[in-house]
Amino acid sequence: MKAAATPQKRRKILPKAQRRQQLIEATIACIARYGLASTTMHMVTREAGLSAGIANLHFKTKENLLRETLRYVAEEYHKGQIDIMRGREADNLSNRLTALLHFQLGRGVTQRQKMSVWFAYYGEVGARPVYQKIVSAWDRAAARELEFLFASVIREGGYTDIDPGELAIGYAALIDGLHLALLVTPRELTKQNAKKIGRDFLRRAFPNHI
Amino acid sequence: MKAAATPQKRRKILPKAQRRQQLIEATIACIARYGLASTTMHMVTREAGLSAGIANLHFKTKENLLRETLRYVAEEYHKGQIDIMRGREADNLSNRLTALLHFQLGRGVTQRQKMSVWFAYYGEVGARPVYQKIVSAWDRAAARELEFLFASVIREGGYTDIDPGELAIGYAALIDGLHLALLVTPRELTKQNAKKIGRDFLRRAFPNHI
DNA sequence: CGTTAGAATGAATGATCATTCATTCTAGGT
DNA sequence: ACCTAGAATGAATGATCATTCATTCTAACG
Repeated sequence: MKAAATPQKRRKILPKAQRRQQLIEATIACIARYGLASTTMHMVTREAGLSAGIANLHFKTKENLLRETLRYVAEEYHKGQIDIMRGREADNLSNRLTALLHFQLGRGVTQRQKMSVWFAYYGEVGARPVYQKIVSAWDRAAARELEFLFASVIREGGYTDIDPGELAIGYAALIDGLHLALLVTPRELTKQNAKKIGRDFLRRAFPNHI
Repeated sequence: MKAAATPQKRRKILPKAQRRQQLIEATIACIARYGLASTTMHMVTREAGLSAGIANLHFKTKENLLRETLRYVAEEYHKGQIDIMRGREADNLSNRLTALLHFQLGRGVTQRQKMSVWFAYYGEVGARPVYQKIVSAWDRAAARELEFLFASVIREGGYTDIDPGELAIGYAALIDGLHLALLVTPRELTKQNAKKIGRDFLRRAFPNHI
């Protein structure tokens, strides 16, 4: 008697772009679960439900796969922010600040999986100039946008003694630090609380807006 | 003719504790230079100028070595903070706040090497519960101390509407975020500027003290 | 329906690494 | 000066991995 027949998955052929996307998502899942250091090509392809050589076929090397995955994650996060800061949904500056905060500390971004991947790459930035370049390019873009938004708020509120560039760096640092706290000491900090802390920061800077 | 005789380093025997210390420092150097992911036992022992098997002799496994290294780094950083917060050198609360800020963003802590190691471990926290436990234990201790310090400042300054616990989390997050920015986008942020941003945060919360 | 370009597979290869342990050497005790 | 416990060495081992490529299979097209 044969062992219960495995359904013998039929081989499926997809457009290159779609396979690449699928592999990148599998990579994210593996990094979150096992860490960047111990994620192997086999783990990634197994997670994607595909055969061993497929990731090399589409990305040539592991190095490439990891780089593209970082690009994807960085773009997703920073584009989300930038879209809100430029967004037309909230023409009111106060609302725009609030929307930004809710995005940065909201369900989508603060998933454990997302934050794990994010910091896994940050952790290697010190040793891998390529990662640094990818991340810092997006960081700069978001920082400029945030500075512009803060400058508008300062003008509108007639606040004095505030440098929008410095405040933007401080706010961005606060958000990153809160993500880290949510990842490392989740028992000490709820997402609700993190939002309140972010909001308090903005309120102290822009009391007439928040 | 023989090749220029290598000085043939004489084998040196040291107390266990001293060797362990030496190996931990070599590990830190390697993690900063090559990243946590690609640091090998051979790199560590070569960095220490010792033979291949020595790290296993003293730490049994690589896993152990990395754990002890994290313990060392975490203790160094958090103890430094805690000492200042409890310290007698600055009986004046304002001075104590300033001293803390200068420690957290000063030469010792913001060396690229130190920050690299720090975030390399943070990056693995999502996947390795052991690291999370080590880091979060120290984090909690420092957070309590900071909350206590802030509570004193609030009492002394008669500030209303500030929760010392929340402010402590916010401040700690800001500092972590600034470290990250110094590591990832050093071109956009000088240490001087980081200190000013930290100081501004404290000034907005405690205007009578800073 | 038959052909075929090229997508997907997975066993095989070779490189890299952590770990072991038989051997060598050191330094403190006698 | 000699002995010896145990610290240090480094070649050898076996495990793990990234990568390759001969082969198999799919689906678009004539």
